[in-house]
Amino acid sequence: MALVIYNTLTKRKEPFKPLETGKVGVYVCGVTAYDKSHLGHARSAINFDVVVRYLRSKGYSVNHITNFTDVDDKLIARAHELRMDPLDLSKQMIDEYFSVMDELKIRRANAYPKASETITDIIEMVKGLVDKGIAYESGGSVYFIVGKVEDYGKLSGQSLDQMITGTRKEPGEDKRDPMDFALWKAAKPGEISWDSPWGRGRPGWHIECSAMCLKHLGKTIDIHGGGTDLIFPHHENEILQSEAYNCAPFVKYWMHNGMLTIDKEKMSKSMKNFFLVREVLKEYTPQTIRFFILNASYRQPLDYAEQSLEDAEKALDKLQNSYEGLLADAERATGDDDAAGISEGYLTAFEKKMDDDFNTREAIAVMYDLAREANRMKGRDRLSRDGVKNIISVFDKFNDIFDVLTEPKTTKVVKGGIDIPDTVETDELLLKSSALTDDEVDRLLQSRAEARDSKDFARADFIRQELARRGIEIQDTPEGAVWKRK
RNA sequence: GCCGGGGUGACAGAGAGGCCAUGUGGCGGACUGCAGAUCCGCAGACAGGAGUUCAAAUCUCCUUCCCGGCCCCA
Repeated sequence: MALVIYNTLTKRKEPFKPLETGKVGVYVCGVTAYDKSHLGHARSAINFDVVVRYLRSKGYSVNHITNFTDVDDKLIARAHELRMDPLDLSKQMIDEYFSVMDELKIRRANAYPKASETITDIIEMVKGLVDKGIAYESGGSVYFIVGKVEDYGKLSGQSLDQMITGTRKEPGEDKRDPMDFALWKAAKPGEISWDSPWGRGRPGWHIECSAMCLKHLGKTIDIHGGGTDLIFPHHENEILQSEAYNCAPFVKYWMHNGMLTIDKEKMSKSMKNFFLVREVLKEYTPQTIRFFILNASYRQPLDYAEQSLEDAEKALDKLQNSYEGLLADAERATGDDDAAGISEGYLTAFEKKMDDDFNTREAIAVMYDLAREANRMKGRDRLSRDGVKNIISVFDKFNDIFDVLTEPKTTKVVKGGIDIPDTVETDELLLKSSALTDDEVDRLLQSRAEARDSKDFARADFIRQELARRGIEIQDTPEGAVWKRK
């Protein structure tokens, strides 16, 4: 089995072969830290989290770098509005970013370089480009000469001629050609700036990624990721700068995640149609959000709707139930099938789907098949303890990458009709206002079982209802009532 | 205008030449005091039109509609 990755550069799925055997350098464009993250940012983070986790599960040593843009027009403007130091604002937003992304179980990257901390490397690179004659200084700014590149537009398919004729460009500050873009911007009065050979100034947007890639991952990197909205011009320009400076191919595999949309329109700050991750987390669990994102192809747009999250919640429950059922059976199954072949088969099927350009949707479909198979065997008491454990190990492998299943809070089975509980005491328990202990729940359930045995269903239902009010969910099974805390 | 990506059953969303997607929902059945969970079965689809092929949701062409990018953006 071999992993294939869809490469935006070639518009094809290609077998994945890192430059250096066993090692993978991954750079994913991060956010501009001027505001709180919305669900679109979370989508990108979750998608690439899974990419990195899967690569690691295949034994690759992954060096994952994600940047923060903390020097930028919008950020400066926002800081000015709030009368804050721009770096304090970005610091605050970065803390906020980590806070929500940690909740979403995003594994931390190996490093999170910031533009403000990469200035020396950026200046070095800009200087190099000027020396090579592919960039020029003008009015304290430095611009990249797009016209000097002969294979322009290899990532986005844009052609220079088209763009020149197709778009009218502002004459531009000090640009010689409207197509040229800024590597270094001269500081305006009062703006955050650094000393450079061209006077006080700050980096342009695209150059930071080029500098960071070189610094952390080398001249050529294996995987560069980001949203499809960054393909042009951001990633196109990164290619120009890096390849001109390094004289080496910049990126082997370009991966782009599709946009999160609302009513088919891109979620974005400027459209004001966004949902903050923090807000969504109040309504749905991290697992539900991850499942919603991963239950779709990372390359396509995905439409956000309350209903979709509700659906994801329900759909995920099915896997969670199956998983919990297996965990509960791990020490008490009595069948004789060790399910070795079945487990192996599903694991292989799962990996095969993931190997196909991280097809999480199909991988989930495999898990549903496994869940049904497991439920069926369990229902007929066919599985041995090893069998249960073998199947659990497939779920665990899946969960190492998807991180959507949780350990059940408590799952207990209470056999009914053994002891005659003291009814008075039971009623007291039902009136108790504080949380019930496990023992108390057990006692209530025994009382309920007693009531059921004597066909006093009104009382049985009353107890169930009272438990539900306290967040305890029960299910009757042939072995007795199973309960857990919600 | 140019460059991309799409239009799949009630809904969400895979698949990319022949084989079952999957989940929710619907219908029928099993289990059950009820509920829930679970299992078995059923119905229902590939925007429209031409073409290639023994075979097309999947390839080609045309039409049409939608979305993204071309200032910032995951």
